[in-house]
Order: sequence, then C-alpha cells, then structure tokens
Amino acid sequence: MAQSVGIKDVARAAGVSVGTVSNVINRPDTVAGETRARVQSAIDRLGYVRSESARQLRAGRSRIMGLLVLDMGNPFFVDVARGAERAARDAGLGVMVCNSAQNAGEEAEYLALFAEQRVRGVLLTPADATGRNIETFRRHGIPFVLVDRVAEGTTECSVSVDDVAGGALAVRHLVDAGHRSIAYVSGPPGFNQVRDRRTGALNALAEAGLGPGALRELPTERLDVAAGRDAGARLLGLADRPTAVFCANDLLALGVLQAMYAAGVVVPDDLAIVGYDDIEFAAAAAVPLTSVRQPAITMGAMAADLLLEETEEREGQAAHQHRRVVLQPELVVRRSSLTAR
Amino acid sequence: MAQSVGIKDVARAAGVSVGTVSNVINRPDTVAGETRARVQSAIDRLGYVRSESARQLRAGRSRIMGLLVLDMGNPFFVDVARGAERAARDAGLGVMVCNSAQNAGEEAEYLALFAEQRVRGVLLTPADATGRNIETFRRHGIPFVLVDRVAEGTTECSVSVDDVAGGALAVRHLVDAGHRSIAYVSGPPGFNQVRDRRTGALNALAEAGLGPGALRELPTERLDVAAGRDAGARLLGLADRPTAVFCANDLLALGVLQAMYAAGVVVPDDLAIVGYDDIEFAAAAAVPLTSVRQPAITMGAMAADLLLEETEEREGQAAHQHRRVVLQPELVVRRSSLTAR
DNA sequence: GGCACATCGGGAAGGGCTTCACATTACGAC
DNA sequence: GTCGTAATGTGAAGCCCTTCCCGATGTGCC
Repeated sequence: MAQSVGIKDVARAAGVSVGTVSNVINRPDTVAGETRARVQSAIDRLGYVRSESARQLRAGRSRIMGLLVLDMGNPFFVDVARGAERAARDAGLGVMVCNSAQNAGEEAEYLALFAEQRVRGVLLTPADATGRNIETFRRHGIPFVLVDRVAEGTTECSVSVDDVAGGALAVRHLVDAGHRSIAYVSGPPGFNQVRDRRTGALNALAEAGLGPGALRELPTERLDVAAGRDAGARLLGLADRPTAVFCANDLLALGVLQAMYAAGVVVPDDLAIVGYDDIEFAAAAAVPLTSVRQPAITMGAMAADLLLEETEEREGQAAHQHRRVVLQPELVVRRSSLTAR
Repeated sequence: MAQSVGIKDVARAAGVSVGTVSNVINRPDTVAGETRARVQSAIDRLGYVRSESARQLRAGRSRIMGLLVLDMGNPFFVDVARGAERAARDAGLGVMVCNSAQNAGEEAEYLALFAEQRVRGVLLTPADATGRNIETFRRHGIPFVLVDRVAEGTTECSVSVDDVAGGALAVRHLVDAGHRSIAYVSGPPGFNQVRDRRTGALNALAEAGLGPGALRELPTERLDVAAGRDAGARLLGLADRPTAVFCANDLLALGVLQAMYAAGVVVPDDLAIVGYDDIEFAAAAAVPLTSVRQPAITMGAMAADLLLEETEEREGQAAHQHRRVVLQPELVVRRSSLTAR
C-alpha cells in the first residue's frame, strides 16, 4: 500500500478536481450523486485516509480534547475518563487521556503537549498544588475545565463532588456507630479534596460534640495502595490507637486493610474502615469496604459537556458563563464499618 | 493572549527570518548564541507554541503512538499502558491510549482515528476475533505490534505471555491440591488467550492422568467483574459442582468470589479459585486470590520498543525483522486456593 | 429559441511549519 | 589584496487539505 495516497491521487483516479473530492468527504450533498459515487469508489480503491494534521492546520484547531488525570491506576479516574469519552464522542470529538501520576512535572509536560496539539480544550484534575502549571497553561488561551476540584476565583468551569459533605457522611456514620477516636488517612496535604474531606469530618465530629482532637490525621505522600499500607503500619504503631479510620480514597483504604490483615487486626471489630470513591474493587475487598460513592462517570461527562459548551460559544453563540457544578456524594455501607456485636 | 502567535510573529518580533526561528527551535547549534537568545526571548514574550499539526504535516508523520487496549477498567491494561508510555517517552513520543471495550466496532473506529492522525505506529490488543479490523488497518501501511497475543502467520511483531504455560500453572496447582473436577470460567470464545489458557489447563489435567471431562467450561460474554458474578451464579446451579474454578482473568475471579460470598459458599474450603493477571486488587480481595502473574508493564514496554525499532528502520537502517516475543507467567499462590485443613 | 437561474465542479489561495539551496559576512592564509 | 572556507541567516517551496469564488453546464419557462 502506497504510504501516501493524497487527495490529489483520488482526484486524478476519479477524474475530478481535488475540491470535489473534499466536497464528497465533507459536504456530500453539494456533489451530484453520480460523481459522488465515482469519487467514493476511488477513495475505497486507493485506501485513501485524509490527513488529520492537514485538516487541522487548515481549520486552526483539532478535534481532540485532552484529559489529564491524577492516576490511571485508580479506577475512579478510569470512570471519569469513560464518562468524558462518551460525551466527547457524542460531539464527534476524540479524547486524549494522559496520566500525570500525581506529579507536577509530568502534568506540565502533558499540558505543553496539549498546547502543541492545539487541543480543543482540556479536562484537568490538577496535580500541582501551587497552581503554577495552570497559570502557565492559561496563557495559551485553551479553555479548560477542572474536574474533581472546585475552581477558585471565578476563572474556569469546574465539576466536583461536595467533599465536605462526603467527609461528613463518612465520619457521621462512624460516630453513629459509637467511635470516638478516628484516624484520617489523608494523602498529600496540598490536595483540596483531602482538605475538604477533613473539614467535613471535623464538622461531623462537632455535630456530635467532639472536638478536633478526636481526629488523628495520618498524611501520606501519594493516594495509592502502597501509601495505604504504609499509613496502616503507622496506625498500628500509634499509642492509644483509634477504633476507626477514614481514608481519603479507596486505594488507601485497601492498603490499610492489607496492613491490618497482615498484623492480625480484625476489621471491623478492632478497626472500622471507611473509604472514598466506591470503586468497583471496594465491594470485592477482603472485607467489603464502606465507602463514599462519587458519581465519577457523570462527573467526566458533565465536565466534557461544559467544555464543549465553552468551545462552541467561541463560534459566536451567546456568551458562555463559567459554572461550577457540585455533585453530591452518597454513603455505601458495607462490612468494613459494621462493628460485629 | 492572542490565539494565534505564529512563527512569523516571532520572527518579526526578533527581527529574523522564520527559517531562523525554526532553527532556534529544532537545531539550536546552527544559530549564533546572540541571535538564539533574542529569538528565545521573543518566543517567551509572545508565548509562542509551535503547532504540532503543521510540523507533522511537513514531516509526514506524527510523534504519537497509538495504544488500543481491550478494557481500561482492567488494571492489567493500565499497567500495559504504563509500560508503553514509559518506553515511548524515552524515545520522545507520546502515547494516545484508547479503549476498545472488547468491542470490534469501537476498535474499528479507533483504528480509523489512528490512521487519520498518521500515528507513528499502533500497539494493539485485538478485540475483533475475525481479524477483519486488522486486515483493513494493514492497508494503511502503519506498522503495528500485537500485545498480549501472538501474531499468526509471520506478519507482525507481537509480545505476549505464554498462555498455555499459564493455564497449566494454574490447573497443575489445583490438581496438586487434590481437585479432580475443575471449572474454567473462560470469557468470549474468540479470544486466543482464553483458548490457550484452556489448552494449558487440559495439558495439566492430562499430566495427572485426567481427561478433558475434568474441566467444565463456563464461557462468558465479557471479561469483567459482572460477567464473573454471572458465571458464579451458573456455577452454583451446576449439578455435581466442581471443587475448584480457574478464571481467565482476575476480574472474572473477583466476580465469582462475590457470587460465592453472596451464596454463603466458603472460599477456598467449598470452592478454590485461581485467577489470572495478578492485578493489584487480587491481593486485596475478600479472600486474597491466587493468580497467574503476567509481566504487564514489561509487555507494554517491550511492545513499544519493538514498534520503535520497526519505525526507525523505515528511516533506512538494517531491515527490521518481525519478532514474536513470548514472556513467561508465574503463579502467585494466596489463600483462595489453599484448602483449609 | 433564448434567458434567468440552479447546480456542479474547477482552481487557487492559504494555514504554520521545516528544509534546502543559496546569499552574506568574517576571517585566516597566501 | 584576493581567495577559499566556515559560520550564519534568508527566503521560498511544499506538506495536504478546505474553502470560496467563478465559470461551465444544464433546466425550466416564457
């Protein structure tokens, strides 16, 4: 197969001009049926595929949307991606999914890549707590939507879940079960989600007349299973060990669970655990995990829709109003938080 | 920020020709230091980002590699992607990861997308058992490497894991533990992996003097947790229930495990389970899963390397020999297969 | 039969970049 | 002083496509 079948080759083969071939592809109704058929058959015969780069160069923008997530190893983000993909596809766009791996450097690299690609817009779960990457990116004039994080200031659209409410759900549940000393395995302190969930947790404690002293925070470097195991080990070393632990996400919770299992600590009897995200594997865990469910697919889809709305506007519709959508989480109770008695 | 700062604007601002700006970016050593600095500062000042599409149009090919996996919800493929990304990045390429969701139609769409993008090459885990998509794609002359599947014929490179050996490992382990009647939750019959793992299973049975009747196959539509739950339900309905089950991947195994748990069947005492892939969540399952580990990251990285080797050759090195790399799996024994006594 | 009007298709102009052949300059050597 | 050479920079061609303006052809109607 010839490496380079161009529109010219097709035109020659079909005995028409290149303009006509282009019309057949892009506005078939402007071409007479007979001509169209002839051109189409030439296209098929030669195996012509139009060059997206040329197309894009002409159009000035691409048909791809960038999605930069914190961790593709976390099924939560896989779901976000799924939702975004679906919405983008409905609009005829593709999604380029990239993984910053919770690392500001990689985030910057991928954002630069997106800029070079003249991506239509970007969905972003920020990894860089300083916000410097975003600041730099803003200069390019490429619209973006924050995912799983509320936009601060009024600058951009965002779709997030009410993390304060989520944290409160989790801890209220534990308090109701009688726990009075709770650990919070929290993740990197820079993340808003982490902070907001703590705020919610403290609120729930306050409701019950408990002070912030009832919450012992165990920060971690990363939001993954290994970090959870590590936090679990630290938890075991605490004097006056809490009777319950709330984890900033399910991966951490699974890690904690593994550490408890290895140490012979019985969950939930000796330690109750509540996770966050309700990933599919939470239900299949050694002890099925109680978790705060987030509508991940919806979040991805809504973010993509907001972005689409914003980019359409650029084609001269009514002005797009930046919006901050906040969804509500939901508590899913399973065995890990049900003290047996 | 002006939407469109082009190389011309930079040239004007720096008082040089466009050619020189291009040289500053692509071959800085051919430009005098003073000029280079002036151009660079103009670039920074204007926030110029080169257009990848124009660059690519000129170059005739892109700097992106496509990766099309069966299921991004399966952590196994997330690892494959990780490996591929790392290897590609080392070569200065980006990876566009797409998810065929085990669906031939979506696979075809994404392959078409890759062709339009003039992607450098494609790493592919085929979803279309008929091979028709591949056949069509081959016409474009874009090199590709099959991942997790042996190339049939001598047509392409492939990287896979010896599935026959893996199936044998799993079932030999079960036979050694005394099981004489084993179920195989297998997945869609079109998949080679599924077939090869069965072959291995039968081999292991034969070694032990058991006939194929000792293996009861339960096919499923998909390779995911829901399908596993479904297969588990069917398993429970079988007269003369097998005492062990071997699953074609860990997601199925987790599903089976959930079904058993729901039905009060004790794993491993009433039913031993062995999965495949050894995803991270296998170890954290309700009953930690025995599984056949595959070197997923390595597989992704090797596939990317093979592809790079092949595309480099196109620039006129020694001819690239298509190769089929076959890696070895490894059994990881955990509680789900250890009959308690 | 001739005219107005659709309808089609042709041709050329970019769009932003790289690259290549060539112009310019400086400098050391003879 | 002249020439060769190396070091720099210039400018235009061309990658492949879309789009827009027109000319050409055909149609229906008076």
